Amino acid sequence: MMKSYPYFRAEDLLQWNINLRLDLSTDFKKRGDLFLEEGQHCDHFYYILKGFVRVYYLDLEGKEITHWFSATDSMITSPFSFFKKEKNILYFEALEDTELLLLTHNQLDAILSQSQSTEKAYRNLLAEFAMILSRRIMSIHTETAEERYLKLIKEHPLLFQKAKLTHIASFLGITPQSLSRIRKNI
Amino acid sequence: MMKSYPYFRAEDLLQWNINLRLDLSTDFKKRGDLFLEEGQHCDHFYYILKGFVRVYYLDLEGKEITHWFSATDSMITSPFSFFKKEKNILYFEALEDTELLLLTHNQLDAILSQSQSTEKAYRNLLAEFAMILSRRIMSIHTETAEERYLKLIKEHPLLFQKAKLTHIASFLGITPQSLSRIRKNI
DNA sequence: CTTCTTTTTTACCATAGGGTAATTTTTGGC
DNA sequence: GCCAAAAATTACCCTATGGTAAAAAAGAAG
Repeated sequence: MMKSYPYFRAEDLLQWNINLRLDLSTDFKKRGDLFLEEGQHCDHFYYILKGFVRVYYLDLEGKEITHWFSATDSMITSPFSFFKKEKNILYFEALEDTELLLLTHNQLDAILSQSQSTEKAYRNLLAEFAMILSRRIMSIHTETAEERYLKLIKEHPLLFQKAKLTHIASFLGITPQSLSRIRKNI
Repeated sequence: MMKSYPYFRAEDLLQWNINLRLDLSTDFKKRGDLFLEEGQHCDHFYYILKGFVRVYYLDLEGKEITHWFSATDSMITSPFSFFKKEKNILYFEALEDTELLLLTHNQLDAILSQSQSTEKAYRNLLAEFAMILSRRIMSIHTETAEERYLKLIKEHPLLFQKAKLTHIASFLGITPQSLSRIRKNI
């Protein structure tokens, strides 16, 4: 999370954009903008050229649960919607001014079928993503909320400058009150 | 989990094995056999031709935490070890007699670079895996242990014939005692 | 600077699930 | 079928975290 995938680089994408005449579009979002909402089909794989994005969804009571944070040079999409055409449940919110490169399914396919190195980078990105999610499940199953919080501060200190504690609490799977209590005890 | 990935098929692998003279090896495991242990480097991507496998690791107190179950026609590996050469922490245990097809990194690469359709299936497998993990994190963050248990029974009833309740408890992130209490209340 | 809104903290009680230990049930080997 | 070992259940008390509500602090807008 919040990690750049060093092998899937903006410059390569932009090069392929020219070579293959893909006509990739870019988009700018202001801090606070939502650029994907529940029910909207997610037509793009987004490359974050610059910025910071929070991915969240709503639980049954309508509370926002932060699922993910994505920073400059990482990629996001709503996998259920983008890959499987299922109903999208994710919201994408720019937590700071954000510059995006948009790839449609066809454009992504075009790049991946043209460039073996990009294709490998993409596979690497998917595998890396799965490993991060695996680690997160392991962390939930073996560590207390306090341990997960301390690890998050250590590994992603910048996150705390960009996201609200409420966002971080739900990302950690606890309430803001619990996070506050944990912070007090340190 | 416990899901076959319909696009990555044994027959295709076996065909490529012949066409590319890969010399893929197979292996048979008896019920109860461990075929990967912590500290052993995981040299293979395993295709389960037939059988049922539990993937687990040990927490700090040495308790087994079930991370995953894999059934016939699915694939498993220890991603940290296989992809990133990090120390392996996973154990693979055959919960019933199991027949495996073993792919080394080179063999996998050979297949993926020769066959565009297999390569797409592989990408699909990785994406699918990430989606299942995402769903699992969402489930942990929005549902009680009881709800997760009921969902598991509903979606994977066969699992309960093959795995012990202890395995299922740690897979759900609770103790066997809690699982027992939950089962009693239903 | 002041006011309004949002975020964070605090406090208090409630509860889901954990830890220990003992008991019962099931399983597997002979 | 009998016995030992493993698995599952039960019971007890304990703790981390949740829920509600209110107060305090921080941030945004005029």
